[in-house]
Amino acid sequence: MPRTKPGKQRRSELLDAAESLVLRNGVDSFTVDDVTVGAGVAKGTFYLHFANKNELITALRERYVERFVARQREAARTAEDGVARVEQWMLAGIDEHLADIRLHDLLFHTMTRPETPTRNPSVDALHDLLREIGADLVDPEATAVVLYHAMHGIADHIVHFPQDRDRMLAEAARLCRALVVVPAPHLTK
Amino acid sequence: MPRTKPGKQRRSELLDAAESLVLRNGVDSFTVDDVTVGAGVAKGTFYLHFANKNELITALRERYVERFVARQREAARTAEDGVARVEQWMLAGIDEHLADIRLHDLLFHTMTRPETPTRNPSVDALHDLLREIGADLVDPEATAVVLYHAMHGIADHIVHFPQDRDRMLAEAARLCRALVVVPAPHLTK
Amino acid sequence: MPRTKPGKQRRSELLDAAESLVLRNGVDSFTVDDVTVGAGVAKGTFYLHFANKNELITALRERYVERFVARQREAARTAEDGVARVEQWMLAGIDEHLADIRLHDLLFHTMTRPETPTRNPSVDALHDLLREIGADLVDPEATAVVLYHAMHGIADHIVHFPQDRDRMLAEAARLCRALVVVPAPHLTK
Amino acid sequence: MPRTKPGKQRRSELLDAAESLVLRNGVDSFTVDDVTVGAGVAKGTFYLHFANKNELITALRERYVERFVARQREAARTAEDGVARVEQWMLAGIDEHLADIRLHDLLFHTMTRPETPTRNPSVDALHDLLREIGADLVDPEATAVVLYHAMHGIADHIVHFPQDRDRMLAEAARLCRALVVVPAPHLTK
DNA sequence: AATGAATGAGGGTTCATTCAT
DNA sequence: CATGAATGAACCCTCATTCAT
Repeated sequence: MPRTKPGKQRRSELLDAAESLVLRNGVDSFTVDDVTVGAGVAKGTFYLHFANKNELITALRERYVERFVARQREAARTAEDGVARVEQWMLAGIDEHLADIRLHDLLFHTMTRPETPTRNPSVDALHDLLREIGADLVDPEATAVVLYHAMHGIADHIVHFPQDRDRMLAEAARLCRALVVVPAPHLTK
Repeated sequence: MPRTKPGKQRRSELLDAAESLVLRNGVDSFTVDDVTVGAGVAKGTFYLHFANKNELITALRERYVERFVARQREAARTAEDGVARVEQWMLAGIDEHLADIRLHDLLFHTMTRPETPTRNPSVDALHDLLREIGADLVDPEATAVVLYHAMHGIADHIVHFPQDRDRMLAEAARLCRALVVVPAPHLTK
Repeated sequence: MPRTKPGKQRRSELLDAAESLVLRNGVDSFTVDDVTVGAGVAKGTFYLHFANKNELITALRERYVERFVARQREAARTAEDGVARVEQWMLAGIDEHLADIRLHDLLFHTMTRPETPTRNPSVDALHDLLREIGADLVDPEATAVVLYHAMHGIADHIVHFPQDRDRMLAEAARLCRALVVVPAPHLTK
Repeated sequence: MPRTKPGKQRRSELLDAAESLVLRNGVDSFTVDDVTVGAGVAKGTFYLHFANKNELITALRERYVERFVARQREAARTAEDGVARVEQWMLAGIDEHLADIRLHDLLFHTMTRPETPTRNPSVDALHDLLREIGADLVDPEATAVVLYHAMHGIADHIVHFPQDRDRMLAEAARLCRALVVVPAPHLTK
């Protein structure tokens, strides 16, 4: 029976094992051994794919961002027009990514701040969306920041208190309508 | 010269040393030795004040929450009435606690979720405030959650991009006015 | 029962244990664990006295040189005058340091050449001796080099072939007489 | 293009790669991987030619001795008669083998003493030479030992202090004349 | 003959915790 | 109260060796 697998797959399996460990105990409390046991390989195999434990964590972060942005784009595509589209984006965002948001926090809030601040791709995407729908906002970027963090906080709250889910989603919708003003087409004529 | 100090002070100095280490490198990358060196005591002294390293971190979290809530209350007292009061609360909150928010994230986002979800005292305080000013809200708790996380996110954004400060504060004010509806006193008669 | 010992002693015991391991298997094939077991302490104790394994080896070399030079001086003191003194120095040197020469090779011949070549203290001491006895030599330093290495080689040979001991010592004496010319005092009048 | 080569050549290339690694860092700090990379083959190929890493080192030593003795013989052939011949042998030896002596030390001084002491082929060759030229020595073998180690030491010294080269060669010549007595042919008649 | 992914025992180092002073 | 030498479990990483292709 062949033990070897394509490099990409092995690497991916190691990342999967690591990710599930991070979700269980955080970024700093798993061992390389845990990862290799989880992936069903020997310890040495780990080092065929990652130079060291730190590079694994970096790779985990990179994979997270790639995945997240991809899903955001997907959600945006199915949404409708105007404020409703932002609303949809937010509701879908909360709904879809509840699990990932937990992973997000575990992966990114432990980071020591990078010396050069990096943009938040989700905020940027939302900013784009606000412009696309022609929202009449004094500072669309600032609004995007607020909406993003509100979404994040709501998802976080729901993780802690699942029973509040419906109320929180309603508030999310109200927030969108309250904050995002789109001039009615017939009025602007 | 006597080396002994009152227990409370020693404990506090140890917490101070630990806190500054957390701010520098996160919760997981300091050693008990770092703490005692920072506090200028011998290693063994640590264990006269904390049962183990974990209790130190817990104590750090407790101290943080106590401090934070105290400051929030102080800020609320100086504020005016109605929506303006919430606005003030938010602006003051962002302004005052920028530094602490970093500590907050470092201390709390690495936690493994407690099995019994704990309430967020800041959200509760805001909830109280909303009721005090007689805001006419369908779900004041949900609004408190949104406002709290928006505040948190705005502060976080400012930490990364200080140049956005004024714009973000303006958006924070707009958020309060958009979300919190207080019936004019003369209309409710 | 107290486990603690003065730092110097512990360090010395660790060096002793390491030295005996080097004599058994060479510089590169002992483990830190071997050393601590040999010294009767826990593994961690090693790192209270040496920053890492490499520093131990360096310390071993330093200790060797200190000891060796001290013994050389002692041997020189007991010797007589003129060529006989060099002869004595050589014979005593071979005799006394047979064991150490093995340690010497094990410690120093594995070194990667230091970028700044270091003088050989033994050669220097012999050079001094040649000058003291007023030897009439074209190049006393070169003679010191030759004599030192001959001595070293002879000791090395005896370690391999103990049965050749007497013959080799005789040759050593002959070498001294052949190489070191001291003008007879009455001829220089 | 076929990747296969005759066994002898592959083996030789692996030895070459290993030798250059030894010269750079000593016998104990290269890996099998270093060797195969150096030889431009895959890791597994190593084990087609050597049972294990130790056998490689042994092979390196054997190859060294073979080469060295061959060169010694060559040098002896070009030399003249009598003491001059020994002198020539020594000078040529120092001159030619400066580089190899470094390899020699790296290869042989790290060895754990073999239980059955092995003869030094160079000393034996010199012993033969002394007999050939009819030197009148009490103990030609002992003289060979002394001369060999003096030569070795002189070469070693020159490696460290190249500026001493000429002086050391002069001393080498003086050593030969002082130690090796060859009866004048016409006196023995 | 050649490959290189996979293995896993082993070694260096860290660090939370203990305890005799 | 305070000390700090000592402990030893645990972890990251290396590398000689194997084996299915």
